[in-house]
Amino acid sequence: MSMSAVLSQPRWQRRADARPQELLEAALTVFVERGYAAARLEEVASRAGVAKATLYRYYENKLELFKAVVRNSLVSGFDEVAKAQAGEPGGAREQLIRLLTAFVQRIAGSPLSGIPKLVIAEASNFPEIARFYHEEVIQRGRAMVIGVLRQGAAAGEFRSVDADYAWRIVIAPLLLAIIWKHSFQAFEPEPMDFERHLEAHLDLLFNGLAPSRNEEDRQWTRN
Amino acid sequence: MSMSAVLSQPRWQRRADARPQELLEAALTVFVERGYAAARLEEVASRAGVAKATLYRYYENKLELFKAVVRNSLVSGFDEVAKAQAGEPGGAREQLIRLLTAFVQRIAGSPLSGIPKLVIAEASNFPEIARFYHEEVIQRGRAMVIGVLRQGAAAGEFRSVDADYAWRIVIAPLLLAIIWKHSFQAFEPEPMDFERHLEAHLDLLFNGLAPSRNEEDRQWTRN
DNA sequence: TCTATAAATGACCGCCGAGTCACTTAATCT
DNA sequence: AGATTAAGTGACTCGGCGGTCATTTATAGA
Repeated sequence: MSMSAVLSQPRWQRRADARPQELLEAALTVFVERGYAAARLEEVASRAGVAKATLYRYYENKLELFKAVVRNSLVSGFDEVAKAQAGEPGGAREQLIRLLTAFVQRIAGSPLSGIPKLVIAEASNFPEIARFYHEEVIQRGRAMVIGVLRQGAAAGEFRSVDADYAWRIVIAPLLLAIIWKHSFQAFEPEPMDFERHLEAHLDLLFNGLAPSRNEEDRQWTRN
Repeated sequence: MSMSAVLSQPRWQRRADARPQELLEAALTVFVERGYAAARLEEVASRAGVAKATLYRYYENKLELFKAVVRNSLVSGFDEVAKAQAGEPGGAREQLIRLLTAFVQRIAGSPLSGIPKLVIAEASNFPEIARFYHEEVIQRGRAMVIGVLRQGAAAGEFRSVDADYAWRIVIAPLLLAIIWKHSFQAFEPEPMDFERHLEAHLDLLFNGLAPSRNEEDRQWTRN
């Protein structure tokens, strides 16, 4: 009786349709936690509830798995932010605030933040990954920020700056937030407050961009 | 004749005083080229003209070797800059310009820039490395920047800002320059101009920090 | 010249993880 | 039910590297 109950449970199931996605999700976790070189495919497989050899039925090798993970998680997330941005117009200041806030909330504050950090970490060892990230993500972010800067300058809302270099200055604190979270947070007395970090950045940024220094313009505000 | 000439050359020499420094220099190169985990001590030793076991006479293990490398290069460099900084007083603006320029010239433009990138890359796998770097390097940088910000605010030279968070904003573009160089430079049509990058940063930064917006203050200058 | 010593070494160990393969077995088809 | 297929697996190989140790040897000093 109890014997038959035990035997009625198969040792494993065939789920060829669900395996790839489950493996990708497990792989994302492990890659983000350990980095590329230190990620063990044994761990990826076990987190997906599968043996290591099974993983090799779906992905040719470690590098192909990694590429699949990056392609699967990176592009969709970034496009969502870009699409939401296009839907809500407004002044250049509001656009920039919305853009940076969205980034902080959707990426810096989520496990997805592991991706940029991971790409940076492994870029020199795996140039094709860096190239992909540069083409698909960085170029898009660059275009968006430069667009807002030029638009603001044309409207007289911003001072005219060296946009080809300034866009990286605008992005830099966001990247730093990600890096801090993943690399140094554990060693600080209190965790970094992303909200406050972003406010400090916007405060510096807008007071630098503002063409006039009337008292009413001094404080940046969301509305 | 030729035989005795060969035999007269000892198989190796005892150079206990010179070994440590030579090993550190070789180690810096290998760590920067390969990253921490992928750096092979065999290669470090051979570059220093020595066997692997010899390396272990001078450094307890891989981690201690790495710490010694960082102390010997980055930490000592920071202390030098700090000392030079104290020697040349001036306004807070000049101090900050000198500080950031020194960083760009001494680190971003040298192989030393590989160290911060390496630490970021491997922090999660080797927390001891991150902790060490945070204590020995980041704390020094933090203190220097916050010091200048507060001094400038006290002298009325800077606007009063949230220094506990603003210091990271000041540092962020420097970190980004390093990351760019090591991760994405190869995929851009032309290499990033650190000088121009720093100018864009300082332009944004000082116009954000300046308490007044008179025409003469608008342009930041080195003198 | 001889000796003491510590600098230097080659060979080795143990562990780890990517990738492989012969085999098992769940599910499907007839 | 029996045969077929392909999903899944455990056990294995192979190469690499951090770290150790017994031994060799350069060299300073008596």
